Amino acid sequence: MKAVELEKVYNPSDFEDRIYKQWVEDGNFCPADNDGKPFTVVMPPPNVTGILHMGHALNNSLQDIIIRYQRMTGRPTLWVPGTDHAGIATQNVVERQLAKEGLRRQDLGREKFVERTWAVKEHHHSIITEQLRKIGASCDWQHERFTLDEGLSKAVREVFVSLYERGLIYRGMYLVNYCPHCGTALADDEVEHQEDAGHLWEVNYPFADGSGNITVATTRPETMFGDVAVAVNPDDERYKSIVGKMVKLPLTDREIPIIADSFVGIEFGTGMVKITPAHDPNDWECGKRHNLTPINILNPDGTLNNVCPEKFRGLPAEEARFKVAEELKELGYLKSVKDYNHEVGHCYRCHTTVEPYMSEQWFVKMKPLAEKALKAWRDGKIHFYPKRWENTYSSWLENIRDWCISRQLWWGHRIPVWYCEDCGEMIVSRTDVTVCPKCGSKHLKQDPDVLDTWFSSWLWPFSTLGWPEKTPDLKKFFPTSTLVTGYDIIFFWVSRMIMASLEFMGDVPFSDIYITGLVRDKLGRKMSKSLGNGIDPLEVVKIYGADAMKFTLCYLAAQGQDVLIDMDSFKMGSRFANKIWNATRFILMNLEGRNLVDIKPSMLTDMDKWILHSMNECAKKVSTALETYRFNDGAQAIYDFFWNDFCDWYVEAAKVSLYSDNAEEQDRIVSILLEVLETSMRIMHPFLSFLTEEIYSKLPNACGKVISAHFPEYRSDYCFEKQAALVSGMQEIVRGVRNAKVQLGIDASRKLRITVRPDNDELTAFLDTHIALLKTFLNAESVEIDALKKSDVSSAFPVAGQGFESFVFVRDAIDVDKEIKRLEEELVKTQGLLAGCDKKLSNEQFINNAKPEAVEKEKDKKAEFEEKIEKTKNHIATLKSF
RNA sequence: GGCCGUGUAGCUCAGUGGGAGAGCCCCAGUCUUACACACUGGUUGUCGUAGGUUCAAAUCCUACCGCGGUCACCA
Repeated sequence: MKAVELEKVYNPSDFEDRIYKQWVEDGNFCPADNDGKPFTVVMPPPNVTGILHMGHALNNSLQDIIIRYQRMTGRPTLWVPGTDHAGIATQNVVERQLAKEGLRRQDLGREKFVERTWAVKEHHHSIITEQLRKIGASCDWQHERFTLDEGLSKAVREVFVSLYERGLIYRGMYLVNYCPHCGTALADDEVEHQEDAGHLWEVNYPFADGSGNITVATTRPETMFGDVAVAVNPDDERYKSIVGKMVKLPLTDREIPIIADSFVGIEFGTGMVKITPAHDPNDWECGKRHNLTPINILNPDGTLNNVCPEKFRGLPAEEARFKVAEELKELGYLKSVKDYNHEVGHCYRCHTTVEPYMSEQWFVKMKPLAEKALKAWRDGKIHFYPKRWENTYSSWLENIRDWCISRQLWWGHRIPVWYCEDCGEMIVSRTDVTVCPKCGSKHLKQDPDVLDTWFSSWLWPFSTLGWPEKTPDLKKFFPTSTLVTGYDIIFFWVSRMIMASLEFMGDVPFSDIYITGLVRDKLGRKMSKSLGNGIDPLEVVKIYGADAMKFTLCYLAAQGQDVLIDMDSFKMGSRFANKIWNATRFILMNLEGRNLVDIKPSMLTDMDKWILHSMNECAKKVSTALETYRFNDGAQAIYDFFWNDFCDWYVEAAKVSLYSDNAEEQDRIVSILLEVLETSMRIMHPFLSFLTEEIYSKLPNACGKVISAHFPEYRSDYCFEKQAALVSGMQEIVRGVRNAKVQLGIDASRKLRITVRPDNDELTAFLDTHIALLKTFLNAESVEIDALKKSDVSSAFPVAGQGFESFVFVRDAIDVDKEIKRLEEELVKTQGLLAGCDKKLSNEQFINNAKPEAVEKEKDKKAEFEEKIEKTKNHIATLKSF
């Protein structure tokens, strides 16, 4: 056989792009056409507002690992990629662009604006998909979807109309969260609360009959123009007598009543609250209880409207606040003002302070949907990894409120509702309406609002598969298997997908939800543009390669824990990839002139059996790890196996055979090396996809591509526990002697005579057949196995270990005092451990209560320590006699 | 304030009831014909604090402290 050349240096950029292209061309990402149980993952669609960051890289790396593993088990495996139109966020991006040109969206008009937004979408979309290709995501591009695609839009309409028909969607005038900057209503969970420094003003409201005044406390004096009452607690003795009286509202000519409502806290402030139903949720509820008509004082842009005195009109609320307070002060109504920190809602997209704002909006009645979602969870149909997120999920569903789904935006799914301008009829329809069904008028106007982005995202697991059509894809790949996402969108997205699926598909959208941690910098801070501490995934790919990135992230991603990284972190994956590359190069170099032979059980040495055993265990660990979402365990298993066992011990051992004169032995060892290498590529492919594919193409014993090869299943004929124990015994001998040489200050290159005295027959037999190997590992002049303890070792330096003793013959005078000291320290330590054992074993409670295995183990330990103490004592004596 | 997470080697973290681990860092040595992105050997710990359960606790329970997250608020 001719040797296969591998480039001397591992350079991922040489082959990653080429291999990705080939995978796509060969249709390797398309689901296999067989009757196996399908495995489906829908990618959380990135927003087309920007490009992918490290969090996306982590998320998609983990999905890719699962997908590749499942694909290799032979199941029809589908990973659906796609992007989200991200209503508010994308519209904001475009509006910012316009602002730079001195334009507002109104200047363009709806049609032109939407056109321009599509261009932004196309731009980011092409970058995002290119990024996914660069990191090696093995998603099926033929199934790529966008939330504004025709099919998905159809699904949105179907869901809207169906829910309306089922009485689960309604329209009405309510107090909603309103972002003056984005100019739209928001859902409750789109509001982020943060503590802001504010003030608490105490304002005097005079009685209408002139009999003095009362004092209310407020953080927002400007809303007083919307006051319709002042409330006190009915149990507040101080104020019982004044309930029902009228007070004069300062700065206006209105009079408002004093009412009693139990929501007012007696202790807080003055115990009196001004009631402004149109601008505060509590007041809204209170107003409804008392049949008070709300007064709206704001324009949609957050400025004060015509209801307010002229001098305040047009001022932004915050500005008006201080002007009003100033005016109150001048007129003697302001009693006091003090600093006060309080929680204020902010828009999750632009961080502007959100105003409670009265307006007509569309809502989804959530309780009936939430109950189904809770039941599905209670019935064990969905599982979160880590499990703790189930609390978050259930407590949110238990306290769910109706979902405001209308947005006063232009970018998104237009609400499928038309109003007849002649008869006022409202038509909710799956198809566009041009004629009023009631009066026949053609003067119809579609609702100008669009739907919340999440109203399309929550259909993602089935809308991407063709719903509402009954497509073969839908039949085959729904419900999907696993969802991998971040905890920040459990409310927005995960729970809503579950609700929508149960409602429209009658089943959960996925059974497993893996919640990833956050990617942070080494200081534990979130990566963000403003901090400038982000790491660009493409930069990592450029420097270290996609495999190094994926492997490193996976290795660091303990279940659901945050991942702290910097650019250097990826060296880890890079070093490992380099190691694999070089090990391969070494093996391929040794193929020159060799003939591959079939591997038969009869030709396996104990060393061979050991490495096959270790590899077999590794495959099992990886399978288990990936099936239970223990990604780091899987990464660690392949790292330990390939580097520590295969490279450090087996390949080193194989050199004895490779450099021998025995052609038959050389053929045999090369064949086994290749066998292990080929299988290792299959085990490692989910984690190091490009590298393993590149190597696989060079292996003479591999056929096809590793991406479509079978993941190694556990083989009982590769289970060699006994050999594993023997090799570990040998490793201990080797480490002991190597250590002794260093301790004694002996030059590593110096070859010495070594005698080994194993304590048991099996180890003796093993070592007898591996003398040449021991010589190599120990770099010894000669190795003698002296089980019968006949050799004279009185002049040799002793090394103690479990199950053996070794003796290193050193003729030179050596400084043994240091070694004696070390041994004595070790003796004390071992004696301490033995004392611990004795204490346990003499404890009746332990003997009676502990598991029998634990007692047995303790006895074994005791014997072991006793043996070690005995040996160490002997060795100290020997050294002292030098 | 409720709920959740977290506190283990200098750093980043694994480890869910029986002799404290990995990677990086550090120290000493080696360019040994795959790899110096390597090899060999070594050092490093009141497992946050205090109690409790148990024959046995880094691991389970309680309280407290530190850090982080999240939900909800009384103007």
